[in-house]
Amino acid sequence: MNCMAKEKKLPTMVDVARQAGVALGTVSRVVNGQQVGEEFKSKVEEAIDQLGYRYNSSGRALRTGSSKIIALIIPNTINPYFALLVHHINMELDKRDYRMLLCFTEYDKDRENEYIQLARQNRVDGIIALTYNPRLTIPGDIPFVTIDRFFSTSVPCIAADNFGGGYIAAHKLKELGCRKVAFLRTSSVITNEPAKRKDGFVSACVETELPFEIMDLDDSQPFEKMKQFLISHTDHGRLEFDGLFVGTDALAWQVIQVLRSMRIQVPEDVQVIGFDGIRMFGNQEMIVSTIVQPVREIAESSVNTVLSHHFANLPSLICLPVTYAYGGTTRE
Amino acid sequence: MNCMAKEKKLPTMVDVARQAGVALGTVSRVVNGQQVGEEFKSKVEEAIDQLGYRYNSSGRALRTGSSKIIALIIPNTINPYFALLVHHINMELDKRDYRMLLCFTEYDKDRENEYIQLARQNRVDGIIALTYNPRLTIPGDIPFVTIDRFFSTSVPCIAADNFGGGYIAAHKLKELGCRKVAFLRTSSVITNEPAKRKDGFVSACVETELPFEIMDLDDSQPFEKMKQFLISHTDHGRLEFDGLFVGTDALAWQVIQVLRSMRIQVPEDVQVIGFDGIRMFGNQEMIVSTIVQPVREIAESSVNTVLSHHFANLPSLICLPVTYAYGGTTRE
DNA sequence: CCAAGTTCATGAATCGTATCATGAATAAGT
DNA sequence: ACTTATTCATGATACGATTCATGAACTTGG
Repeated sequence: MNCMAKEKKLPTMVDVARQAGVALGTVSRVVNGQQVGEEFKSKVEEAIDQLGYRYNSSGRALRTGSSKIIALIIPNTINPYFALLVHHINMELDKRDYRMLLCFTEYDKDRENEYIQLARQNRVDGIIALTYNPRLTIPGDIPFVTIDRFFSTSVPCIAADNFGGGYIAAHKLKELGCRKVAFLRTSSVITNEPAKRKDGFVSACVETELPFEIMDLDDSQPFEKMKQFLISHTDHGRLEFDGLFVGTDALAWQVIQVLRSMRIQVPEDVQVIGFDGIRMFGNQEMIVSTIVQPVREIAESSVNTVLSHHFANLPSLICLPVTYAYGGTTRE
Repeated sequence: MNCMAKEKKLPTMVDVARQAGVALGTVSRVVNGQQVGEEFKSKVEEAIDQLGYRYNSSGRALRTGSSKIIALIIPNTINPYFALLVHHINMELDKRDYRMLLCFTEYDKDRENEYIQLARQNRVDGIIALTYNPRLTIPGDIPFVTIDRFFSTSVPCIAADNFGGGYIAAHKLKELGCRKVAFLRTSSVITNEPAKRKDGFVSACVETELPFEIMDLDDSQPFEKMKQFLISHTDHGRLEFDGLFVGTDALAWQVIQVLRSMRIQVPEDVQVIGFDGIRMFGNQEMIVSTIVQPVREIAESSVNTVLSHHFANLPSLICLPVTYAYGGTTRE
């Protein structure tokens, strides 16, 4: 019945001041931890927890011009890599008493730009963006940080060591005894920073004299094209490759499904290494052998950077180290 | 260098009014779609997109007392069920021009209560909570909706048809030829609404004369206990059960790992049905055969309910239908 | 042609907070 | 003791939007 007594207004600073018998400004200084005389301070503090006062974010934001909100623009939260990123970024912001305005683009370019306007409307103190739009309109008046995408030296980019990841993967495959390998990647890994995964991979293959092939699935039907590629490189049920490096764990997962359906054993017939470091349900084990992105560090670094006040002289590309992790799709 | 020109202030309503040569109030009425004369309206609209004006959320929130924000309190975004919920709730809110204040509790009771205070501080228009704290302090002055947890008739609860899910699972196992089955569940499924999964399961087992056992892993070491249970019910490498219903897909996934390590084949030796309906990377296929929660509908219903203005006379428990889905861990 | 009614732009007041200029009171220096 | 510094509470003001009372312009009816 009367489950909602919406009329009961929350106490304001004026209420606290009246209750404590002090001036409005004094309450404000106590709340913000500024210099206040002892007796006044304790009077105010008493009134505060007597009334259960908490400052009104809207009022403060309006006055200070700072909303204490950071926008995070990201495709979705379905991919566990994104989910983990959202989690850690929110945790980092929380520590610093910031909130997160979460915007899901679903890879839609119009949405990306629309959300930047929305962020501006909410007077956010900064934007962290993980987008796949090469022509993003970056606002000049809000601190802007990207993850995995480099736009210009004036927009800091936080990324994993993509080159190193590819390099480690190829070395690992060689070390595990592979004689001929391939690198498969979809569009998101073909451009910008993640493209370096290929460079590192190629570099290590050349260095170790490991024969390799590159397959770009930059297509409207990447799944079908991947299937075609695997089938066309199979002879009498034997795959031409005994090692595969795949651009993302998501794709690696699909590759493995297809291989299994082709009666090709993983890791016995072919060893597979993915990229991202996805764990099921946050368990210890990876779902595939993989190059692990340092998600917590990426989150921390993004937050530190976007909140940095010396925004002008920051490195424009922060590159964080990756590691290899066993996940059952390689030997050992 | 000059990458951040923080000085360039965003245009305000006053700027628009001056530019259009009209009064402040007129601009406001245009922005809010109220009755305004044609010539005035077009003058204002022209000024708006000439200046790129967007209303300031803080200002509006302060004046109207409504922040257009809903708090979502949830353990994390690591579990794909939660991740999907976050995704759909955000989408639903977005449609209605609301934002989401996301709070991760990590199953910590103190955090749950702290976040309710935070929500109040941000003057949110409502709270949607998925918590596992039986003693939650529910605020009386903010619309409050729970997912999966029933507190009282004055707090609306949105939940899947847990009883039906258990019932369907048992029937399915019977139908698939099982002779003896068991239900395994961890603490989160033992209390409140999700406890009905057991009731439905038992009910169907009795009805179809299917022998069954219930195993509660309400323990500090649920994983170890689960392992013990499976081992102690194995005789000469043969599991006593040929069908398992598991409280969540997360647990089912672990159960299957353990079974495989015991050289028990799934689904040949034992068929496993989980609960939640988790898909890897949003793919079509489930990761295990499962009872699928109607996540989108739960999200939609939660949002509709929390935003409902006739909050007083709402049903206190909204129960949404579940379905069975094949995921490779059952026959057929 | 005038009274009464209707439409609609105007400008001031207000929401809750932070900050600035003011002045009172105390401390320090000669 | 008198001047100069220093500390610190006060109360008014501004941030940007919405809303209310006001009155001007216009319409309608007799």
